[in-house]
Amino acid sequence: MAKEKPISKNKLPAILPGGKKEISFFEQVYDVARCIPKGRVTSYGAIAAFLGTKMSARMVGWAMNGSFKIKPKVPAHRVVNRNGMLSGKAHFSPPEKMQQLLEKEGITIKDDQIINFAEKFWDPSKELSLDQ
DNA sequence: TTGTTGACCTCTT
DNA sequence: CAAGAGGCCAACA
Repeated sequence: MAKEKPISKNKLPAILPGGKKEISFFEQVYDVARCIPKGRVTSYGAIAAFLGTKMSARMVGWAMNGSFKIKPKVPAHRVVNRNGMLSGKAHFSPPEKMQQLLEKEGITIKDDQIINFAEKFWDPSKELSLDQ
């Protein structure tokens, strides 16, 4: 009973069947990512830290990998690494889509790096409330 | 089934 | 100051 069943067969890493209140690490990542305001960006570590552990930053990126097949679509393009660099750009289709989306939102990017990253940075632990 | 990889981050040497 | 290794959780072979 206390054993979750992997839904890898359905290609759904985190989206559990309706009625499931147990939020997985992935779902939390998707939830936070969807809360990212337009024109803002965040980092994997920030989301990971918001979830509790900063070391799970890798999982955040991994979760983003499935953000394309989940609904609603997760703005993975607004999530970058700690350096403000579009590390996951290569995983977009096309890769330049990520930069274009960010630029369209008013974010300046140079050399796959976000300019004024500190200003565009959006901290979930500050903007987002744990009560919600 | 176990082992390795992965859009990362932080600490230690 | 720079480079290397460790660590998290989940999916894939």
